[in-house]
Amino acid sequence: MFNTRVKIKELLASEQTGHEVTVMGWIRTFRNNQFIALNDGSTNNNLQVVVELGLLDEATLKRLTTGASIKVIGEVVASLGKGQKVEVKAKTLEVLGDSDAEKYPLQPKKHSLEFLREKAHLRFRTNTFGSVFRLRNSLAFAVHKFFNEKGFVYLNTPIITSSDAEGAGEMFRVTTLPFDNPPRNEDGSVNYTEDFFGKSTNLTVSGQLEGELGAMAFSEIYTFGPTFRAENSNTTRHLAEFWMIEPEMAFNDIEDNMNLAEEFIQYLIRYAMEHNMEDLEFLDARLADEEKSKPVAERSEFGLIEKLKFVVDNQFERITYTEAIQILLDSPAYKKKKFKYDVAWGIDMQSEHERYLVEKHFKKPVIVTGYPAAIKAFYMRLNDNCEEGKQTVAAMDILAPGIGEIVGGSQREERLDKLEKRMNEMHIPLEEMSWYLDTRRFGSVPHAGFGLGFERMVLFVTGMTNIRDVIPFARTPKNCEF
RNA sequence: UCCCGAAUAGCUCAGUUGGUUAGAGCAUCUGACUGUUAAUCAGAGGGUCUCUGGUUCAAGUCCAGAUUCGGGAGCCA
Repeated sequence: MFNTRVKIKELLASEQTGHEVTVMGWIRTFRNNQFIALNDGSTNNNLQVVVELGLLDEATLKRLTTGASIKVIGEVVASLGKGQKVEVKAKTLEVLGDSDAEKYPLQPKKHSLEFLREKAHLRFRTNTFGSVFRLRNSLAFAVHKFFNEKGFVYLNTPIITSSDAEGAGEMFRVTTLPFDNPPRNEDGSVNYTEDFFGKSTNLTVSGQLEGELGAMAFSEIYTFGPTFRAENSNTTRHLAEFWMIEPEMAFNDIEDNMNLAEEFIQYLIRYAMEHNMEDLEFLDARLADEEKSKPVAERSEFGLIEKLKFVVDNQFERITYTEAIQILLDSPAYKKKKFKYDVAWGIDMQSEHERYLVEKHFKKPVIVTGYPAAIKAFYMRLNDNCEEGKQTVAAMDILAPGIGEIVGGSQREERLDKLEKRMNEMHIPLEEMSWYLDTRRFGSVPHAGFGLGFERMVLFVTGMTNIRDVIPFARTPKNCEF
């Protein structure tokens, strides 16, 4: 058997000495012709492998370069040096894979995130990205754990879909037709009946509508999968391909929905703090270092771990849209005309408004409910007893400091007549959505759900500031490497 | 898509009112040293100044366009 190695994380944690081990990993640095800092991705902490003088010939020593992979058998001993408690004194050392130091892009020095983005295939070998992607892994696992513990059914909604009625965003077309010469109808339009699926299809922009079908049978489901938006968005918080978590719960109203979303977010953060404290500490220090280079006024009040603790220990602020607008109108920022966009009941709040509420006014995550119907999707439940001309829906957005909208959700319109009326008003073809309307025709129940952008959650937990740095291989406009 | 900014060595960056042979730190290589922590010390190599066009006796430097990247906005998760 080849793999009898011990993982570096376990070896460093046990602090046991006197026994022989096999370790394998990649060389981070080789100092003094004697000390190898070895990393295997299990932790940011390197294992110091000591190569005593005379153990290796000149030629082998030359092959111990940054990035090279090695297998070492040796004794775990107490370290004489200061940086670590234990180290491995090598008895045999085998180079598994060479790494030409002149060509290997990662140098034993600090690199910019922009540079590493171009070397996305190698950036996992750095401390920052090691921590980020170990955290991403933990958070993904915690997502499943949370819903599993609550008895939700994990439902895989389709990635290729013919449903285009949701209007959540521009879609990527899926076709096998030759794009330079597609079959055409008599009127010149493309004849999709000859396409692979016999109709026009796209990559999904949301699994919600299919998720509702599941909730109408299992009571509570969630999806966790890739989502695609062909928007030409060039920001630090948008991706063309991202992962979204969408729970959908029958017999739940907007209140239950908010409670679940808040509990969910806090659960994920708590899980990360319990299982990845080392990585959080590394990112906390990294962020603190970054902050030092900023002007004092732009520095954040909290460190990363401080921020996470605060979010876990405190309830999210809950306000209605109408209250939010009033807070903005009463704000010094509004009175001093600091906002670029005007504030009035009915507006779709701009990010400057959301940031004011979250970062200046409440200084904590905020859940906003009861948005005007006119600016929200067709499936959101119309609130009863609204003031004349101020029809609202049972929608809720969770706004997080530094990220903005991290969750968007609503109680769904379960009343067939009201839903059909709304769809007609918004020119959504009822015939094509017949399968969706069946949930309201046969045993309709009050239900609710939300969508959480996984990468935005990872951004929040890691303290990274660009969404391209929290997904292994980012897909953004004009960029599809690897 | 819009606004702003940037592009010079492997990386991070200097580069004066346009003027001879474009610099530094780190990395790399060579040598020294050998209980080092991004080791240290000495030396060496390394450049189509993003691309295209223009102005000029002369362009890394000025102008126009393109490309890519970064920050912000919109759209949203």
